[in-house]
Amino acid sequence: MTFSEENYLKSIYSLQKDSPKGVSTTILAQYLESKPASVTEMIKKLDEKGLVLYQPYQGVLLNKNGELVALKVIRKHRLWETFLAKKLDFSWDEIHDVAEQLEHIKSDKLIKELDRFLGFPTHDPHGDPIPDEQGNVIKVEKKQVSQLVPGDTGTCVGVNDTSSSFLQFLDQQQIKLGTVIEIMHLQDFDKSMTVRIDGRELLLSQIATENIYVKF
Amino acid sequence: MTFSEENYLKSIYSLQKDSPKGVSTTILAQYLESKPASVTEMIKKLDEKGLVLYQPYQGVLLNKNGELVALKVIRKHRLWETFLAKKLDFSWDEIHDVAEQLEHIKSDKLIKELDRFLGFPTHDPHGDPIPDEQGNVIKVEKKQVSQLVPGDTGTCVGVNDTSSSFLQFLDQQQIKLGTVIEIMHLQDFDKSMTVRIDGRELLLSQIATENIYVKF
DNA sequence: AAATAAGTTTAGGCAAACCTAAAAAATATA
DNA sequence: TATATTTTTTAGGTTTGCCTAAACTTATTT
Repeated sequence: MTFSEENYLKSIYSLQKDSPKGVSTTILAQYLESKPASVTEMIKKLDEKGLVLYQPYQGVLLNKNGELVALKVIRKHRLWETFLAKKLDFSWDEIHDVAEQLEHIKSDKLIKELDRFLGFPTHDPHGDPIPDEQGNVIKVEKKQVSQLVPGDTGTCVGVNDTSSSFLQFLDQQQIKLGTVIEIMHLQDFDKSMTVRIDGRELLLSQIATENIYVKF
Repeated sequence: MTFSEENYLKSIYSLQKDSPKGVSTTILAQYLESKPASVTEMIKKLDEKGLVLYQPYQGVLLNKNGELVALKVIRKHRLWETFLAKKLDFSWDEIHDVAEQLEHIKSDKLIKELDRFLGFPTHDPHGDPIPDEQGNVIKVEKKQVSQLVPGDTGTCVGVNDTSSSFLQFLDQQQIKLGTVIEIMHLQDFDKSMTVRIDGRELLLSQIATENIYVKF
């Protein structure tokens, strides 16, 4: 299993939730910052290896095998993220690039010991659940802030966009996991929201409210 | 800088101590489990990049630039080894393969924070000094056990062979860093030595005594 | 239903890093 | 010194993963 193959499987895993009939080569290429032609090549290879279901022109989906591999990579990624945040004082936005590299290290012992060393965490620093060794994932009940209405209150449990610009924005606004967000007002014309956080009032754009998850 | 380039520089660094006039392509190929022809290609590339001095048929040596890069890789390798041994309970022989992968992770912040997290260690679990950020290495006064004579006593500060079979042997014999070794007797015909360790008497072959370093 | 647009695949190339086999240079030996 | 041996390099090939441009499907308009 090469780095590149692992990245493809991980990406398909993320994207197939929104495209349950098949992830298109264009979408996948965009996500991987690659080109559709390159994607076609790779998914043909993954199909031959028995990791994905691929029908020409119909997109690609993981099969059981591929999903298991993807979940193992995701497990490693999230354990490393936890390590970086909890032990090495990385901030939200600095974590991702390094975890992206660390997730490809091959050693069962390493990941088992890291898990133990971190105290068997169930969620990573972005609030996403860490799959167990068998690939089981805990489902979290969560809503986008944009789905709340004035008067509602939620506790931040994760984000969708993990780009460093968005995470930096959250850092600046002191929004992190566990932060309580109360909806004050919905601006009708642009769907922006006035919210209260730790007593401060704050305006969040629609883009922002769609990318913050809360439980309630 | 690719993984492969980093491995070449690191290998040349190790080998040029024993071949100060130039490391031959055959030696380097052997060390890297590769072929002389592949080595020639790569060192030509490293020469063009200004990292090594290469004279056809005369072998290769690092220049200042290449040495600095090599030392940075070695620094990362040894810090990761320390992490695996001290935090993840890896045994002597399990460490190497994983550190070999981790040393190529690219992130200045990562290595700085790891160093801090480990308490700025000066030596790795094999007793080798960890270069600092500027590439300075502490020289250690050390002798092979084979150089001692009956009556001498030394404290284990490192090993030469880092193959897992040798490290497993040391684990079995409970020889580790700091272990005090007293020479009892030298067997003349095969240069094996009877030594005392923690009260136990033990026979070490010449191969073994040449691969254990002690300070005295 | 035909024409156009959008998305996908195929074809042909490129760079990195490896390989084997043949040629060339350096070294050792008679 | 001439010959044989060993070492090194060159030449040509392979695989992986990427690319662009052209050909082909599928979807959308008119």
